[in-house]
Amino acid sequence: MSLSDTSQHANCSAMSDVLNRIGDKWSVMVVGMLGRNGTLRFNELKRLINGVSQRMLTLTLRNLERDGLVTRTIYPEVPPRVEYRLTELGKTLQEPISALWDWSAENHHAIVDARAVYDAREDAITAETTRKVAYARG
Amino acid sequence: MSLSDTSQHANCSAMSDVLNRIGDKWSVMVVGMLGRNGTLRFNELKRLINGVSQRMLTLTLRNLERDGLVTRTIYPEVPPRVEYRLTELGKTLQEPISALWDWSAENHHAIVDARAVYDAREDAITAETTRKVAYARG
DNA sequence: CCGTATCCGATTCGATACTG
DNA sequence: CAGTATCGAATCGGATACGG
Repeated sequence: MSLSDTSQHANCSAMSDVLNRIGDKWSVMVVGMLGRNGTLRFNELKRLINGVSQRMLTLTLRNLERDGLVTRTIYPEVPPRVEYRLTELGKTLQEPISALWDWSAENHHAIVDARAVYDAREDAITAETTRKVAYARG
Repeated sequence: MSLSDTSQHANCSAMSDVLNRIGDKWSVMVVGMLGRNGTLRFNELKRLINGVSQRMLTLTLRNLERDGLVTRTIYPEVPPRVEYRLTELGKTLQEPISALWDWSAENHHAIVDARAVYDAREDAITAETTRKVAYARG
C-alpha cells in the first residue's frame, strides 16, 4: 500500500498510532543516533540528544522498545550498564527517517523565511487595525 | 547535509521545529490529501480526514500556510469558498512523507505484534509480583 | 461555508527527589 | 549509572457558541 493507493476508505487510524510514535521528536532523534552509532548507553544518548530530559528519554526508549524498534540490554554490573541498539525493524526505519531529516535540513531556511514573511504580513494587518482604531478614537 | 553528516556539534534544534510540524498527525494527513487531490476546499479536507475537528484543521492549515507549504485562496463569493493546495515546497515534502507512510503501512503489523509481546511480558511480571505479595500476606 | 473565540478537561513534560 | 515517583505548569484539543 502506498500513499496513492490509500483511498478515503482506508482506515487512517492504523497509520495514526504509527505516526504518533514516528512523528515524536525524541523518537526520531533516538533512532537517528542509534542508527549512526550502533550501540549507546543511556547517558550517552542523553548527552547526544540536546535538551532531552531524563524522564522523556526513558519514556521514549520504553516506547521504542515496546514497538520492537530498539533492544535494551542490561549488564548486571556495579555500576549498572544498559545498552540500547536498533532492532532489524528499527534499522528499516532509518531510511525514511533519514529522508525526512535530509528534507528538514535542506528546507529549513525556506520555512523560516516563509514564516518571517507571513508574520510580517500579520503584523502589518494588526498595525493597520490599530491605526484605524486610533483614528476612530482620535 | 544528510543524517550521516549531522555531527554531534550540529544544532539539532534547527531540526526540532521542522520535525514538530512534520511529525504532527494532522499536518501529515493534510499534505497527503492535498498531494493526492491537488486542490481541496476546507470542508472537503474535513470530510477526507477522519476525526479532525474544525479547530484543529484550521490551526493545521494556518501553520502549513505560515511555513510556506500550502496556499490559501479565498474566492469572495456567497457562500464563501476557500481552496487549499500545496506550494512547490509542499510538493517536495510529499516524497519523504510518502516514504514514511509506506513504511507505516508495511510495518504496522510488526509493531502491533511487538507491542502485544511486550505487554504480555509486562502483565506476567505484574502478575508474578502480585502473587508474591499475596504469598507474603497469606 | 469558513472560520474565530472561549471554555475547560485531558495530556504533556520539565523539575525535583529518591532508589537499587 | 540508570532509572522510578510525584507534582505542578503549560500546552493541547474537543465542544460549543457566535460572526462575516
